[in-house]
Amino acid sequence: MGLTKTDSFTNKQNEMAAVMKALAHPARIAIVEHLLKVNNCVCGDIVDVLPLAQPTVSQHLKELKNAGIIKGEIEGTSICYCIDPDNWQKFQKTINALFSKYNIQKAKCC
Amino acid sequence: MGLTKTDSFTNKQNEMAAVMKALAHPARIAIVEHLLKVNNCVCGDIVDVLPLAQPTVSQHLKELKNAGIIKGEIEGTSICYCIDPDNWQKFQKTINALFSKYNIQKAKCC
DNA sequence: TTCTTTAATCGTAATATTGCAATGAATAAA
DNA sequence: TTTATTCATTGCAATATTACGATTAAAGAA
Repeated sequence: MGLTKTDSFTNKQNEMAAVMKALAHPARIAIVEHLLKVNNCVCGDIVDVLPLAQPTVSQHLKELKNAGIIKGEIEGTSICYCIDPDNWQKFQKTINALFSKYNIQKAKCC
Repeated sequence: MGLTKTDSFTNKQNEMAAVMKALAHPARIAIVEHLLKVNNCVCGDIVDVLPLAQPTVSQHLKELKNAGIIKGEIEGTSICYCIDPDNWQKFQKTINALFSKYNIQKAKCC
């Protein structure tokens, strides 16, 4: 069906999956990495850095924005994108909470 | 096109995206959480825990296995799945490397 | 052997994603 | 005003994902 049964899972599980999904594409990883590297806000030259057409990049930016990972502000004729500080730290904690649940001592695997 | 231009990105970016993609579904998050909770290996009762039909769960397990997140061993008539210890720690480091790149002091956002 | 159990695979339908050319909206420059 | 510039949106084609019924394969029990 191509339609996820979100109703059947908890909010946390759906939120976690949503963040992962937003980062589940090399172009979006590349965008985030670039924004992290430039550190202060950067405008639409993200398009120049990526090997994709402008509409495609715009689409990826939209998905990252919808997920709350980045935010953008109008600056004259161009738009300034940057990592959303609060959400970035929140997501880091969420993901770390999952990964750190692993107890390598107790976990006697097959 | 629905076809990701993987060639245009680095191996690291593609690998990172692949791990994220494997966890980009609430059912797969739920599977991982369950395996983390049970700690030692657990067999096909994952199907009982999830609100999905057996073939669907099997499909999700396959994707997690392909991504290297879990591994399975035949145990009589049933199969025992568990988190892959080495990869789990590797993925944690990879993701942490991305998230910790953020310098909240330097990052003067819009 | 036959029957049961467990889980993968096949086949299919519905929906989502990816990518881009073309277009549109908004501001700046001439 | 007209013309660029910058970026979002639209519309479309190609491919991927999600879900499940039906079937299959493998191992154990009867």
